[in-house]
Amino acid sequence: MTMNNGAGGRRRPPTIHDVAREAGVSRGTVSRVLNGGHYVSPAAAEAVNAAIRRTGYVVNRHARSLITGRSDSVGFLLTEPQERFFEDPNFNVLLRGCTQALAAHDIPLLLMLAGTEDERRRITRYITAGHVDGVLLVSSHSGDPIATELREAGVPLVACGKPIGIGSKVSYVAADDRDGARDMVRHLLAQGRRRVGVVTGPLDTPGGVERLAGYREVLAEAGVDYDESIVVPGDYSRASGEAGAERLLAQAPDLDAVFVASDLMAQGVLTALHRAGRRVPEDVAVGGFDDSPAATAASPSLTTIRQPWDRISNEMVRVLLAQIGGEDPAAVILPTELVKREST
Amino acid sequence: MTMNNGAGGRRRPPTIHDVAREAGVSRGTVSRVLNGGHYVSPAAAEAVNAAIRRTGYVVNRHARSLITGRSDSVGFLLTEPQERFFEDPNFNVLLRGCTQALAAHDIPLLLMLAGTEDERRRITRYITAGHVDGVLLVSSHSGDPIATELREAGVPLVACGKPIGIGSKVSYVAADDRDGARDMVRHLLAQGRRRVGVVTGPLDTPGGVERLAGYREVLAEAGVDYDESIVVPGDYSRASGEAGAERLLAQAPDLDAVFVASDLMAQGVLTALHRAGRRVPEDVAVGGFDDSPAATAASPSLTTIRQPWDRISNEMVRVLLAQIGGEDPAAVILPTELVKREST
DNA sequence: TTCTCTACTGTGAACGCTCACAGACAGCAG
DNA sequence: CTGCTGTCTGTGAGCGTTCACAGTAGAGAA
Repeated sequence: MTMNNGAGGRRRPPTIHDVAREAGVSRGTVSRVLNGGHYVSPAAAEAVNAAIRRTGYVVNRHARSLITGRSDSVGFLLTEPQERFFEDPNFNVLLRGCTQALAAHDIPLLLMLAGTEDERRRITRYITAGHVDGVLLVSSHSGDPIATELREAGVPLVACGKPIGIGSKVSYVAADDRDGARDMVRHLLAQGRRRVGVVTGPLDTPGGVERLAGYREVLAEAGVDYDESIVVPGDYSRASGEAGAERLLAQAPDLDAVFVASDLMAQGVLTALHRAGRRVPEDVAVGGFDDSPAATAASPSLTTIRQPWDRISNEMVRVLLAQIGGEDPAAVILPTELVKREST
Repeated sequence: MTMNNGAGGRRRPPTIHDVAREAGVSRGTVSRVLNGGHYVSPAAAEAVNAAIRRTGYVVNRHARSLITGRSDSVGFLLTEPQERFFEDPNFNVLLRGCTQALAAHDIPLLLMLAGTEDERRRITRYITAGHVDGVLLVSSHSGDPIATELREAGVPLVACGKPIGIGSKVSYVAADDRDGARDMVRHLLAQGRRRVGVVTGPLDTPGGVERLAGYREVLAEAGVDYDESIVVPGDYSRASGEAGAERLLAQAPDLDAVFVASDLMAQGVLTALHRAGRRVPEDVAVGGFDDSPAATAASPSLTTIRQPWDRISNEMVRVLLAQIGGEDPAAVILPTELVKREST
């Protein structure tokens, strides 16, 4: 075990040549052992592995990339208002999950933030120049110009959430928003609620649209009339939830439940209901979406829909690697889960 | 403007050779233009730049790295309980700030999470193999074995926050915790408070130690006795703040102020005080630390100490790049700011 | 024996860049 | 004219890999 990297300055690391000499074989054989080990005799493989251990050899990825044309790294690209993402705990789970899933394949993740137009340009150049093999894209209003650009350049790309208004041929992984919404509204109806208002998400995002669609479907299937006056728009912010609840109460004093398209908004709804003197869940049941920390922190704690963020990140990585490997783009929809708490 | 990367598959990008031919000069001249442009005639430089623009040339970093030995990338290394960091909005600001500061130098950031022992080993190998030029380290209990290991391998390293129990020769950037604590306690005393309890941070972290030290200093300078019974330990969690406040009330019913070493804990303190029927700030003033969103969200909103996270990230990058450039390790301490809100 | 097939191994040539060196040319002094 | 400096330019070598190819050895078939 003579890791020849003594304390102090940085030594030149051992090369494949050193390993070959140490193991008494040629560079080619070492290279074969490194890449799968096909057509290598067991004896040679063992000698090489021992030599690698002895020398502390680590492959020089630059040299490898130079010849293979692959970079063996992927970019995690975040466009748009980054504040929103960085404040979102789910986003953090996603970033962490992707990093770990990639690490399992020994692939580093490069964090790329395209805030300004300048950054956007630099990043596009960087990516299309082949410095990453693929891109994990997180973008709020999808159909982002950068996505189109990358797709046209033939860069493997997987989006988080269904991209809207973009050609079909882009991979994405998303939670089943519609089904989650269905579960929640069914749950509310099952509790005997009949006058169920909605505070929607932004309707220019697939999530917002789908969650509303799920609500309408369940109402239809239960034979409850769809009343547009108790469907009010929100933007996922707490304030918009508060305002939305006030509008709902004004429109329908007999309101007995609210389906809110995000937990953050649901917090606002709770505040407004409390102020109006309505008890939750006795008078009005409240269902959220996301299962964010806000859901447990709220009082009463929120019944909500959990999105499988750990699975989403794993799937994004899986689909991206498959696409880098030459497979066709794919869409993956993952099931959500109803988490029952105090608010319903 | 013939960017020869048509829609569809990925073309082989233009090389320095293509640019040289296009500009009517040699590879060497193009290379010189790319790297500072010394010893290049204005005419040649112009021709090269035009050719670069025309061909859409982007340097192949792998080829460059292969020969220079630099990777022109840095790692952002997170050890330890990652949950805590990813939940911490300040950490997110830090990550974002570092990414952007590096982007300005055209240096990609590689996100590295050393959770398990396995990951730790892989990452260490990756770094010491020279795949990054330096490391930005975020670690809660500093004096991390990985830090020592990297330092011994001679890898440029900048820690966020003062490392504890590690040799002197490691760079770090930190907020002036002690001075922040001093400001807060002075502020409390200035409001006529005399019986000031503390909920400390973890005392195995420099932050926890320094904030407590600041408290003691101001007490001493104001001639107020240090009473150990109203100094209770916390771990930055909300729950520990709540428990801490209860202990304080039990020890000192005449408590008229609490200095809490984090906003999250301060939220817990507010809850406990409310339950005990103490009004804030009338009966008891509460001072937090961090200026996290929790501070504004709390009711009453928290007076707190703001740490200059944007400056911290910039400084970390600056110091790291300097160190990569050959300069000696450096310590940077940045001033904090008292943010006055409703709780005092 | 000889030929073929399979399993394995070594070797040169790239990949795209930078770096050291050498050469060219101009200006100026001796 | 020669020599020297300084600015500018081109050229070959080489960074550490992988890949294609050639070659060897042994097993089995003809």
